[in-house]
Amino acid sequence: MARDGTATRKAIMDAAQAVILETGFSAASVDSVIARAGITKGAFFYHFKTKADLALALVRRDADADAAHLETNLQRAESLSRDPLQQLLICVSLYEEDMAKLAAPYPGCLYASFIYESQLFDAATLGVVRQVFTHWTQRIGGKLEAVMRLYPPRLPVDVKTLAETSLVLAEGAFILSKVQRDAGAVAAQWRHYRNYLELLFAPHLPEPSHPAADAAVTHDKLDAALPAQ
Amino acid sequence: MARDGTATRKAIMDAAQAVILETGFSAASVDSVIARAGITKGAFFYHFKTKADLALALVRRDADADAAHLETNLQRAESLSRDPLQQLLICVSLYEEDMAKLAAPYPGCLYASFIYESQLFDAATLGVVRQVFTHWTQRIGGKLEAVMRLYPPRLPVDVKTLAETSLVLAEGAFILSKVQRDAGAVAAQWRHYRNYLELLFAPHLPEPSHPAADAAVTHDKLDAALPAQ
DNA sequence: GGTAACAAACAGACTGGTCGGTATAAATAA
DNA sequence: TTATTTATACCGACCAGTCTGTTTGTTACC
Repeated sequence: MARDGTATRKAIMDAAQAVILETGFSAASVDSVIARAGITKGAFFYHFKTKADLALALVRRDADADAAHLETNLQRAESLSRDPLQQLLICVSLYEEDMAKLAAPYPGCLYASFIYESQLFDAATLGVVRQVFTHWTQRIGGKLEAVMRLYPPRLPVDVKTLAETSLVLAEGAFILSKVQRDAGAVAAQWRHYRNYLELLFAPHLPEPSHPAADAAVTHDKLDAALPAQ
Repeated sequence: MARDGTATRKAIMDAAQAVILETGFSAASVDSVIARAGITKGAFFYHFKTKADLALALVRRDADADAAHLETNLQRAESLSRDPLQQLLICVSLYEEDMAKLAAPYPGCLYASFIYESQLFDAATLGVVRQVFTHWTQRIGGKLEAVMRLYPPRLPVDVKTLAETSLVLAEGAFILSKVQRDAGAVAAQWRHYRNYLELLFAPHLPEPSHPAADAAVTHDKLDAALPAQ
């Protein structure tokens, strides 16, 4: 090859990702992307056949990165403990740490951005998003099943949706962090997920020393029944 | 007034909301909106000065509806129990029921849609989104504080982020339901929020009868320490 | 008839995408 | 070593179509 185009290609993708997370895919015009990347239209359409082709490349790159990230954190957790519950809690804490590092450009997720413009994308691009989600859910869900074999949950829970909760909290926290312009929101929600798992499965919990508990329990007995759940 | 335009105005807003949730705001062209609403461009720009004006009207309408919805569910919960914890749990369950009713057009949230195109909107429109979020957080947070005065949490939690978790789960669940094309995902995540609150605050929990607990605890002791949390 | 509610044609800016041409570097040939 | 070919990497003007918004005109109701 004559010159190395990989740097240009990466510059285009980085610029595109930034613009897309600010304005969405439609409003991220090719002109705005090339302006940000500091290249020209010719270079853009040399590297990407169409704008849709760029979308597919972007979502694939993120999918690969996220899968690798998950594997890294899971392996680290597995090397730190032999107990499945501890592994899962550690893994969640690792994500909490990773998210705490995120800074100023309030974090966002390409998957969410694309999903809220889903009619604009072809089946292949949306399929990548679905794959990432199912892969994540199955990976966490597998760990959860190992946990449940050792520790019966304090409340009946569905493994699949409980695994999905981690995804859901992450996606929701990205939105919250953008609304509040506070990158710390993501880490805070991971911590709540860790709490939830601990409360569900940890064999020994501190019985809270509740001062007004008796009164509260009395209330409880006085109250009308809960609506059918 | 000569003719009643409120029906047309509502038709425009309904059509716009539907198109926006499918394609995003940029791609929701005025032409596509008026086609869906069955009217013409003249009618559109009679009712809305600009497209941005429509965005503001839409987000305001949703904000009002959501605030009213929250007030309805809170009041129902307060009428069903005198205990703050029960009120909160009931309120969450009411939302779970409401979300279970949602059907085919996989639910979505205008706030999230707008936030992922935030550069396209003026401060007023984004301000409405922020207001909804802070109002929701404060309303739930207030209840949570009442709960915490009666029931010490089993794990140390931050009231603000715990209140935000409800918002975060809702927003994240919308995304998940769109990815999976399963409207039931939203209700499932509300249920987990209820579980979390119950495990955190409920004075009496079933101590799980864990068969392999001893072995697990032994593992626990063998394991390397958790990374600094 | 006066005004609110709409229709339809139009304008100008911007869109994704094309295309002829250029620059650079490696491979080949003299 | 040097000249020539060849393929990759990139440029920027341009096209057809779409975008929001305007303008002018028509309809329906008090």
